[in-house]
Amino acid sequence: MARTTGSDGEKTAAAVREAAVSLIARLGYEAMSMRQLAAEVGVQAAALYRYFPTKEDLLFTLMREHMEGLIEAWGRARPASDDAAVRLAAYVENHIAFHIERRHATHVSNMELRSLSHERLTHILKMRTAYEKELRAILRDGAEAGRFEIDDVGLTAMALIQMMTGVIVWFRPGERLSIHEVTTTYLSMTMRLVGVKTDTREEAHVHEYAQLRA
Amino acid sequence: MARTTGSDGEKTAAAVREAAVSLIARLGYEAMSMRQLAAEVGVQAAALYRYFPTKEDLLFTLMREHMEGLIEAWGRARPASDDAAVRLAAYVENHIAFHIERRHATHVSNMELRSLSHERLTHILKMRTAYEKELRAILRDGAEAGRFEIDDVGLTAMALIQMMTGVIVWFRPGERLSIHEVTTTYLSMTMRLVGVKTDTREEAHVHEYAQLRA
DNA sequence: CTATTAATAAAACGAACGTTCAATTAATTC
DNA sequence: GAATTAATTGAACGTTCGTTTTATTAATAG
Repeated sequence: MARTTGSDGEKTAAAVREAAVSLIARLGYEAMSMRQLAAEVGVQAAALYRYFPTKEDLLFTLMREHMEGLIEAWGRARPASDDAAVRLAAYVENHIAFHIERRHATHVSNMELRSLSHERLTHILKMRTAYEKELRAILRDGAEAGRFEIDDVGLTAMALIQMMTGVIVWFRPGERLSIHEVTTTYLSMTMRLVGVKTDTREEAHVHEYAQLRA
Repeated sequence: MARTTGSDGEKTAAAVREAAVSLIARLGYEAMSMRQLAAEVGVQAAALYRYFPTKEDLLFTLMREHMEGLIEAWGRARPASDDAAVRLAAYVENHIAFHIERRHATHVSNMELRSLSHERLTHILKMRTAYEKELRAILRDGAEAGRFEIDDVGLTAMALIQMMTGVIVWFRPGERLSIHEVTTTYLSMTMRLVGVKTDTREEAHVHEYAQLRA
């Protein structure tokens, strides 16, 4: 046999990406074989090489697209407000929503970095740094404006990122808590963590904003 | 050749553990070959099987010992105080100190769980759960005693664990911050996160305690 | 000094790996 | 409907993997 009836390059490519994210998240990149991936897609291993020249190219593509998606999502969610608390709330909500929606892809992007070549690792890390820089800017602005109480902006940013991204480790849709409940709780933990000043006029807006997006 | 001059089973076994932790942390369990590990130890691959019957046995042993060490360390560090804030401070300090001291082993224990058999995975997860349960108990006590302000004990515990363990991802000894500075900052972030009540008599003790251990 | 045990080397096993290549068939174009 | 292009198969390549077996040497015990 050769070309199969109804075969379509675009559909196969999409199926490969989807199956790869799921398999790598479950087994790990090194543990997943190209034959396993091919079987999941319903195709022979050789067919995969029509879409991705090497296994590492496949991994890199998945990671790059995930990071691009994250940065793009934040670009759309970023509010114009000059109140750091409003921007922080939006950052937290976008981050949690994005990562919960793409648990598998996040797992891959976070856990398989060591399987990239030095060059490609650098590329992915640059994207990640750019994204995290946005959070540091928010925290710095808030601290300078007296809106937050922060000891160390860099440390606080890392702590918040780890805390938020960690949601994907234990969160399972349809269990005890809804995405909305998780987000609300994480939002309030975040605000306490950065020592946001309460009882001011602006504070009401943050809560309004949170309610609005709920 | 066969047995080499000066060879010693105990020393070799220890060297294998140490090299394995380092190699698995750097390359990943699946990516590390037994031949690579043997070369690092300065021995042939077959010699490894005198100490660990399979590659997975080796991984499991490393993880189990790491978790045992963590639980044991907390057993020694756990204060008798019935003030939840004091106990929380001790938990945070012990957790960060332990994980920074064993960055590689922590990496292995957190990242390579999927390479364990179901049975062994369960065993490790039970140990982990037991350890995390201690934190939840502290948070619950503090919340019930009105010492903390917590929305959801389970969520807060996970958030704190992720935040604290995340230190190993970016912390490098000898860089901008010392272990002590990191711990101090994380301690204050933790206390704010759980909404600890300030300006009480007990609060002074927490700070005293932190200073004492610095 | 001899017998025994501990620790290793050397070689080999079958299986699985990522990848390539040639052949083959489906879809599309003219 | 013939020619071309797109998509895939099936088989094979060389390499590496975890592991086993056997032989060999160092250390130890009697």
